[in-house]
Amino acid sequence: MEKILVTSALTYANGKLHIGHVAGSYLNADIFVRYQKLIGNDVIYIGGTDDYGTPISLKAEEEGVAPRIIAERYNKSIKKDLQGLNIQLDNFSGTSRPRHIKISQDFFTNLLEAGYVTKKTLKQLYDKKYKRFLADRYIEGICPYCKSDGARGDQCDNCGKLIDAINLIEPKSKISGETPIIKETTHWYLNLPKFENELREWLKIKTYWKDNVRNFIFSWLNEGLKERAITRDLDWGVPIPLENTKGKVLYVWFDAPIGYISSTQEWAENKGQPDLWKDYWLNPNTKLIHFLGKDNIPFHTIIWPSMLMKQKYPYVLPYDVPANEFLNLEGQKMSTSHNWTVWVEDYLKYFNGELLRYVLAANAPETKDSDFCWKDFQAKINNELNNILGNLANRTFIFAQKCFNGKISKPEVLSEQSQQTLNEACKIADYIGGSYNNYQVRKASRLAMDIARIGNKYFDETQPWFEVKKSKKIAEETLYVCTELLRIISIVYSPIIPKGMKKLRKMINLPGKISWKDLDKKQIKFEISEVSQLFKKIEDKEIEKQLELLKATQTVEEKIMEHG
RNA sequence: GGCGGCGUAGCUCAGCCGGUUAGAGCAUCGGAAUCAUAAUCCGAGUGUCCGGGGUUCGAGUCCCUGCGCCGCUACCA
Repeated sequence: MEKILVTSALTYANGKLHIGHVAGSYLNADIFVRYQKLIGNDVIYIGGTDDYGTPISLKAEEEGVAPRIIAERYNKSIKKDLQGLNIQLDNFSGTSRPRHIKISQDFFTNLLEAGYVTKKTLKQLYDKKYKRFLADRYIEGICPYCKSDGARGDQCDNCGKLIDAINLIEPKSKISGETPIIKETTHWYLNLPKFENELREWLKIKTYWKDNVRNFIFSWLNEGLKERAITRDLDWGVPIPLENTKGKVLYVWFDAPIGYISSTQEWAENKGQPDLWKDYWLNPNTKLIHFLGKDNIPFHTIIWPSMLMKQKYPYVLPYDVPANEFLNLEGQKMSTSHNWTVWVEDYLKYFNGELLRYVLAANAPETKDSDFCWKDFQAKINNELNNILGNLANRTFIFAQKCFNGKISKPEVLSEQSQQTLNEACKIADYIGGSYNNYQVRKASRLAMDIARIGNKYFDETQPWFEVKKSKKIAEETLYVCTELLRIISIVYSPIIPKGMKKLRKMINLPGKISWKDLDKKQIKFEISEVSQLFKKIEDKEIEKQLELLKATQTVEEKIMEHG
């Protein structure tokens, strides 16, 4: 039995959960975890929200509330939306909880004492009205190179050149609209260059990592690692544990991954075994697997391992970082600021969470960006879940009830065709297991649907509706094989659509608790209980409605932009 | 600017280390069947594999180049 610790990237607590988060790091993790549980591994699934940082603090100011209120609000909202999608984390914490502060400070102290943190003084732009230093994204001005207006503090959109915010002509704070002043400040830097050799050595054996992840890492390494600031001037964050450093907090990317540990500690405490977290984090045999979107790759493959290496506790380092690419929406890049996304909360008002799980699994951005379209959503639900899988169950069970009172037994001898059909399904089931293990959710989903396709083909070819008039036995054999296929499907599809498969198993009177090993245990007798539709079709109207809603929110947004 | 990625049927995508007539699903067309959620099954077709050049007996696959899109570029989180 393997010990596996799975995490999903902490979600930033300044907004609700949207389908990009789900496709990027939650659904794939949940499916992986469910599979690992099926094959009997000891796996826990940890996550939470990233509660600190400027955007949350600004939002709090806007609303006139404490930043903690904002963070807690979205922590709750995200947790609820995840539940709505049946994404089952063992613990969902937040980085503003007390436990997290202590351990983050320890991380800082240990790195400092080990000589991997340096202190530097630098000049930054400062907004006097809002009394805060400005990150590059909050500064606008005239580009010093092409003189065009509207250049950001980090880059000019017009000429594409990188800019040092201090060189902007006529800089303006995006928060207050006023001209910022240049002010000196002190920050602590993580000395990444010092980790280079150790990192290279460690990464050498990670040949099994996904290509997109490896490419990213080596582009950083080959460019040469640079020191990176790990503190900021802000009230809302983990205070740094040094004398006379009021107003200095850890920069969010530094303390965010530590949230995986503090969340695990919270989980252990809630279980009444406060030291249980050590069984995972301090165990060299634990497979630590971080699921995340590609934007998070450098943090988890370069910075986070570096941080872990120099702690007093012998933390386990990431075993794998299966990063996903991005999900686009209707052919366009998703954008929360332009409201071009689908919020899970809104989705759940109209549709079942299972359906989204299915579609996002079948079209996950595993190796490159993929696209979510509502029409495709409808097509996948109707054609695949309903017509192929749902109808196979329906036609088999209804037939069984009409002609056999719902009771189906395995014939003493199976025809060659029946045997081949079952063998093929078992072979596919093996491939599916391998696919889940390699984070290939799209492939797993396609293969599982293939079993249903095989079932329909077999049903047609053996013509039980015709045979039943001559020999009930021959018809029964078909129903037996199809039910057995559905039993297999109910196992192999359960990581992706757990509720639907539970419903399917209930119709066949199979136990709700399943194990991957059940695949080999051929069922001799089936008793079909009450038959109902597995899934419901989606009408054109429902999709049109979603497209209208999408357009409407965007129009509102554009109007706001037009009116400044 | 630098680094990296992508561009394959109407649509969404698969094509591992280069190897016979380039694939799947959906959509389209024709047929079969009628147990079933008008659900299924069989058959058919379609592609200058972004353009151009090169390596090779042989390239969607490797190399160079052009075009287009995208990401990263370390103070977005």
